[in-house]
Amino acid sequence: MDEDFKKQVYEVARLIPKGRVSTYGAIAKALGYPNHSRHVGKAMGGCPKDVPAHRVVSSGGLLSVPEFQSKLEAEGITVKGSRIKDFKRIFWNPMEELIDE
DNA sequence: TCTATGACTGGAA
DNA sequence: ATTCCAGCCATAG
Repeated sequence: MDEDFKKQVYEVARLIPKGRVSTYGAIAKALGYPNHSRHVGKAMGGCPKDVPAHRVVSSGGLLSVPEFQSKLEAEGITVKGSRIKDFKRIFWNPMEELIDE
């Protein structure tokens, strides 16, 4: 994984609005690596503190790190057993911010 | 609705 | 070369 890739992951993650969430797959796809969702997670593992890793979950609103549940709830997101309630409504699509041509 | 299972991906160790 | 990984999807039961 290139440093640029990580950097871009952090950049996108920081863009996630409070009270919204995104997914590893969506971010990976937005960066041009549709199948590198794992690398996003890997990058998040060593992300700086200013990156809200808790707003990045696995597909379908599943928390990869259950510890983040409390953080999400603190932002107004309802979580039921590692599952985000109304995930489809609060899902934030990074493609909307990274409109590439 | 849920849990397996398998194929896929590409970088790091 | 092999294994591991904070994933994703399709399919089967």
